[in-house]
Amino acid sequence: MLKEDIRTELLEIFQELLDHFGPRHWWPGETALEVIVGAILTQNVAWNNVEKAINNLKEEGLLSISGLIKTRVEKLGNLIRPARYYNQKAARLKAFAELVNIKYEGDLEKLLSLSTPELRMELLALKGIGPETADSILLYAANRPVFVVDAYTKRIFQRLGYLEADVGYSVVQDFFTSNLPCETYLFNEYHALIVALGNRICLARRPLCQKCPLLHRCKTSSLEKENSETALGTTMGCT
DNA sequence: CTCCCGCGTC
DNA sequence: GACGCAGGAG
Repeated sequence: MLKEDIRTELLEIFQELLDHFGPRHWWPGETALEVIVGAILTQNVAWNNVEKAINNLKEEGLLSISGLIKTRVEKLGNLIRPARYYNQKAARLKAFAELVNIKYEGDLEKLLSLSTPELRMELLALKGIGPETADSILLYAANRPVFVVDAYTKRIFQRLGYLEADVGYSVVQDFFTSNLPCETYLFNEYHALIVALGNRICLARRPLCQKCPLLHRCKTSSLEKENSETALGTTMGCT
């Protein structure tokens, strides 16, 4: 497929998703720190649960660098229990706060003012912050034009026919960044729309293809027409 | 029962 | 590539 065709199609897909779902107004978080805490807590967990955990931190007045620093990891884990893997994530929150405290005088803005490559490396150096979490922070807390890749992104664009199975994070990211204008607004809204499609319609096991605004361009659904009872049907098919 | 806006470790 | 982590909503 020609590069220009891919670019056109990616923008068409964006527009169709935007028309269908409307602007997502991401990230749901009032401050940069709240976005960062949410990005760490939402790893492999439904956002609904993350909200509960963040609200617990807010009620205790601990949603701050100093609050995270002074709170023992056991208490922190107890507060963020709804976000699952709470012992690991409590340690991750503290590790992040300690980085800001030690290297940036407790001033989050100093960390966030690093260049995009420097900030990404600084985040990835922390235990518990991998590529998706780092890029979510870069895009939604620091407003950098970085395309965020998640499980939904891979699944949707594999089904649409643009990606091979089992592609790595950077391969998927390069696909988008090399075929889209490098604009923070576009990357912000695009990822948010992908998440909306991924968790409401393009489900892993039983995708709701009849409701999908991208059905007319989906390779998987047009090839798959048997019922979803078979093993193959449940993993790949659209009913 | 399934599914969640993953990461570290081996 | 597999596994541990280890809650809550539908």
